Amino acid sequence: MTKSDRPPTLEEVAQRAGLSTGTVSRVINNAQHVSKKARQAVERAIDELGYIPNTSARSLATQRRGAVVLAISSDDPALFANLFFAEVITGVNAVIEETDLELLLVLAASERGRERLTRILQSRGADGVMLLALRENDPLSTMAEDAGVPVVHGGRPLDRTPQWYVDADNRGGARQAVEYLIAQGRRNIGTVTGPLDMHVGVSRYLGFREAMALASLSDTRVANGDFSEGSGAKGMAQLLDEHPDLDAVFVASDAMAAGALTVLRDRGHEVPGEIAVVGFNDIVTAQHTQPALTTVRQPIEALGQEMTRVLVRLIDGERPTPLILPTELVIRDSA
Amino acid sequence: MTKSDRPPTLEEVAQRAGLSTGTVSRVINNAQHVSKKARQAVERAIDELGYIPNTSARSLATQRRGAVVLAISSDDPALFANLFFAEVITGVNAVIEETDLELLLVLAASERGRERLTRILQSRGADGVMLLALRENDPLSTMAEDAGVPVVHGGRPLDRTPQWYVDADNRGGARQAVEYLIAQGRRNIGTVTGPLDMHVGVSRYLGFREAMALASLSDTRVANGDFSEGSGAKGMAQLLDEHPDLDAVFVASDAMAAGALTVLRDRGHEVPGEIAVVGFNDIVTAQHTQPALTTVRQPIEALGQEMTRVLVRLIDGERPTPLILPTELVIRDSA
DNA sequence: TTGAAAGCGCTAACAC
DNA sequence: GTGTTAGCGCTTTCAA
Repeated sequence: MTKSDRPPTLEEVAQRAGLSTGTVSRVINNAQHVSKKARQAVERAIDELGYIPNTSARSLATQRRGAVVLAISSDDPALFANLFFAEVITGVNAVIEETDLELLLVLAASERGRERLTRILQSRGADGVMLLALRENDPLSTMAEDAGVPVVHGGRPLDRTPQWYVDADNRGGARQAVEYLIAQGRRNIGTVTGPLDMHVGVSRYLGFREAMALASLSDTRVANGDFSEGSGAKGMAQLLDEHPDLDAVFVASDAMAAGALTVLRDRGHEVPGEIAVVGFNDIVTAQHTQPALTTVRQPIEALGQEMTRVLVRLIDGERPTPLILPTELVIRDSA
Repeated sequence: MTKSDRPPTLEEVAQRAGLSTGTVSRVINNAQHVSKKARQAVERAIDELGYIPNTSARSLATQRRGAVVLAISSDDPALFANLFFAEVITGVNAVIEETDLELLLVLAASERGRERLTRILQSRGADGVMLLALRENDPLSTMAEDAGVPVVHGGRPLDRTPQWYVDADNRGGARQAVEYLIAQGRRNIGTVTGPLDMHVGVSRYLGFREAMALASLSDTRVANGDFSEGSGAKGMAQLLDEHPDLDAVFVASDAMAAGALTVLRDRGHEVPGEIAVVGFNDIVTAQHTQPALTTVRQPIEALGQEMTRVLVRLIDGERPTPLILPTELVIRDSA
């Protein structure tokens, strides 16, 4: 601890080391053209003084902010209810920790939040942005790109394919789930879809159709949901009413699947004996439903990691490619 | 859109308005001593140019960073599995949105994360910090205070009471839960505690003891857990073995309660008929256990909000008081 | 009420 | 390999 209350400046380090600020700066940013001797002197001064560079000053001088923002644009609290949110952040954080970037979090669901994000990006308050959970025609998507900072999407907006994104293989995962049901001998398979104004909803539905088509089965047993538990219950009831021959159902989210299971139990249908159920996401709850839910696990933490890697590369001026991450079927008791 | 690629500067605004940078700056920070006329001219210039102040430059000049950090220090993934994390952030965000602060997120569980946090605070990279989920003797706690920025704790460390914190009424909640069991006619009540090296674990245990003492009941049916589902199962088994007369159990977390319910089912004990169970936290899963879990709900989002409010006041130079937020018993089927 | 100018702490271009 | 210095964009005295 020095006597001073204010943190030491680079200039003070320079004085202490008996060198110029230029040299000190070079050492800190480990540039070449510094003698071993000078380097050592500077390093000693730095830790004698406990010097830590001032971020604002550096940002001002370099015109890079040293921070990225993770923007979550969702009016859907269910996004949070899943481990989804926390896992993405864990992944993002893991990669961020390897760099010296800071992580800014912006919840951009509200109008206010969107404005804040806009401000931050416009004012070059961040070197890049990761966008999560966009709905159809979300203005955020183009806005971020207009701001001129690199943008990486987690998942894809429905209306356009952004230049850089990382997404789970929703379509493949759905297909895999349905193929599993078929392999178990199910034939009259229905689905409760997610919201069809979201890419993820559509993809999973397409995966269902694909698997059914490949097996030459009818894909007309369909009810629409919105990923919420209630909509799953409603969709299940509808399927049951409209298609009494149903012997299996692919439900596009675990939350909906939980709702579906409740309806099946209430109506006295045995799962999986009579009707098999597969969900999607592998949220914690999936292990605690009755029976435990067979579901498709997404690599959520990996999604966060890869988004961040792509963004970091972008910031470094590279040209990474979009990524699609594989999903995995987790077999439990419900199918 | 101006032709220039780089955002407009304050100086350009000044030129456009035919005024000095000093005046423009005054308008922006709405200081007094600006004529109506000047103010209008500046405002027009600002939105003609689409001017947005540069955060780094402002920080450098004012010596305030305009950002706060939310640091989560936990090696316990269960913290994330609850809605806890997401809800706190939602609360924090709500208050942050009312200010023009930015929110920095730091996961400080790893050594690396801790170092990052230290750097940020030491370098005045943030105007304040909120600390979540500290274990006993967590160095972060004192470190943050040493850095000389305002610190607000979410929950309390065990070893000392920080000057500013916001906590749920864990003790009161536990007492309420146990009193409810007693009111239902239960007498041989046991508890599976949380980790007793955390304030929250101890508080809930004390709440249990308090309620039992007030009713002149024996509080010796105790098993220790660590908030994990597995430890709940183990603790339940232990209680059952050691106290065959058990007729109710207060389990200090829902995750543990889920484990406890599994054991009770496996051993053929009927819940709540034979043994009543109450959990704590009201995580999503609580609605899906068999039977649905009676539990104590914490005001998690409010916790995030209040932490942030306290921090903002601190940054503004006020002296707020610590806060304890009430909990609520949610009665379902397990007790 | 307004203008001028000196920093805030750092980087980077240029000279030596 | 090292020192010097002019900014980066803003705020904030101090004069006028």
